[in-house]
Amino acid sequence: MMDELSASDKTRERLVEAAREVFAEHGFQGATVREICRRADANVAAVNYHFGSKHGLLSEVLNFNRLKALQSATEASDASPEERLRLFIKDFMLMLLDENNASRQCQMMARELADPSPALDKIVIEAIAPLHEFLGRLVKEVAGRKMRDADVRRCVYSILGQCLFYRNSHPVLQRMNPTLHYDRKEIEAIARHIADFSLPALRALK
Amino acid sequence: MMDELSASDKTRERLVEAAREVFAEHGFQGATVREICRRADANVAAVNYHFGSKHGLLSEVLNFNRLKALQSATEASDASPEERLRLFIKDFMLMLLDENNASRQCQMMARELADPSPALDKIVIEAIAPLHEFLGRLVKEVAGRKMRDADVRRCVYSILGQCLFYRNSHPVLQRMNPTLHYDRKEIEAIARHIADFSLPALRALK
DNA sequence: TTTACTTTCAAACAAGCGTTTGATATCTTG
DNA sequence: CAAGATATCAAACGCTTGTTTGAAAGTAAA
Repeated sequence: MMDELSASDKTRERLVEAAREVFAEHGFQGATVREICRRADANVAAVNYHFGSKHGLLSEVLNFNRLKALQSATEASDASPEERLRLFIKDFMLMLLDENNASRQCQMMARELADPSPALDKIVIEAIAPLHEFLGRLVKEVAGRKMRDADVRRCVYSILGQCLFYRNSHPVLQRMNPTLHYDRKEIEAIARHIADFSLPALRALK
Repeated sequence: MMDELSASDKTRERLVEAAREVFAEHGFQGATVREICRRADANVAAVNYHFGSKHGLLSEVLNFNRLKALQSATEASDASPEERLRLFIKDFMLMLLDENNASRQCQMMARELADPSPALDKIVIEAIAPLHEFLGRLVKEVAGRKMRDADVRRCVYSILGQCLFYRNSHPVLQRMNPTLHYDRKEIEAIARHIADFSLPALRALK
């Protein structure tokens, strides 16, 4: 009947949003319920009331709609395989490096990799495995010939590894180059580099 | 006069060795002093007595001799640039993925990247920055022509990103392929793939 | 053996953690 | 409005953390 959120729903929303921030910044272990509640302007007990536990909040926070949408968009395109790979890498990097974005799932995923929490299983099944399969199909299309599964997998790793490096190693890159800043132009240049680096390798397979 | 270690020195040694293990497994934040002392068969107070604090123990544990030795060995070789890059990637991956190795620094470095502790500055200055410079020189040699600094840097990132992916994403890869195991043959195959993937990209620059 | 110094130890400390509680406030509904 | 369900709150709980303490044990030299 009512489109507006109840007071309770608003608190839930604020908690989820704050949790996204804090989990992304400090990881699951490093994040504290108190910090999340402080940012959400809620009581310490709110997390347990609305989500049962800190873990419950985590799995509420995890959703991969944007990542899935990105794959669908790429698959729907009728561009050449090479162009689709370029497009995917660009959008993926924009998602990964967007600094003040609404979807911080990727930062959280990156954190999970380094320090898996019980939520990692869900992440792998729902987001990462499909992503790998999607990229595997794309790689095979670009290569344009039969490939051994292990080789397809390794090419996927090579592409993903390049992309994730910029996120995983951000603290280090920042220290080596303090003026480092990812604006849209920079991100697109990075994406272009990764595509330019990867495509010759895939073409060499032919 | 005496070559043997005093009782105190032995305790120090055991603490350092245990700390390497625990820091590598759980990261700095996740590791607990009690766990380290338990594995070292020492009292909880031992860490603070011998190293002042948990952070003191961390910086005692960090040394990068093996990583440095690896760079020197590569630079001393008189093989072709391409061969030297292949060699470096192989040795680097052997170091990264060696499962029961004595040098767990790399695991710790990988953890630092995801969740920087105050020791990260030391790691960057002493190990990572020199590594990037070393790889930058190698990339320029392989490319064999003038390159813009930004492009050199990105190629270094592409190579390192591929290598580090196998370590950083290990928990995920393990979940997607439970039988995954890095023996020497597998590691060498991975290294070969990374070189085969990267060299066409670098040659394409010519 | 006595003396001075170093190292170990069990115990405790203060602080922070996730979570629970029971009272209070705020809504919703009859 | 009144009654019942729902949401918020300050406070506390039980536990773990890194660190400190002061006594006990060990070591080395005179």
